[in-house]
Amino acid sequence: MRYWLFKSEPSVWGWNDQVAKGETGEEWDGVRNYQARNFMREMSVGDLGFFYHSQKEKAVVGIVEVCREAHADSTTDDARWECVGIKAIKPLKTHITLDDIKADPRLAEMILVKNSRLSVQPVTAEEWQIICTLGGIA
DNA sequence: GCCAACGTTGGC
DNA sequence: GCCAACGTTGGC
Repeated sequence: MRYWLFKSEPSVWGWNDQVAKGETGEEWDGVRNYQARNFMREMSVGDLGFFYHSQKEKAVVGIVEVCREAHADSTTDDARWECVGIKAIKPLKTHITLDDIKADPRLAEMILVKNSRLSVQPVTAEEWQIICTLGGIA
């Protein structure tokens, strides 16, 4: 079991959109970055991820689960790009903002802080636990 | 809305 | 294979 973080602009695709998809989940398509794609290839069904709102809110808002492994991204003919399927599991009771993360020295090494532009990234088990605790769902 | 950081593209 | 130019992202 591994942990991940998925970033999205809520104005394009937000947590509420994800929740609306229910058990069916949604293709995490449109990723055009090799690092992000490579992480998606490492994902397994059942892996968990944080759903992060970029731009205005800048906060982890919920938990998702990988429900389909990496496969061709249907939004492009370019065979290089792949996507996974994810479904919403539950929201955080307390949203954990980027400021909260930066304020906690245990989270200072997160990719979210170090490389803010990477849209799909791994999260360590320790970071996962800390954020779940702070988020009120541990 | 601006700008810095980063990744990708394409000419050489 | 290098590097300059360009486009995009996301924090501020």
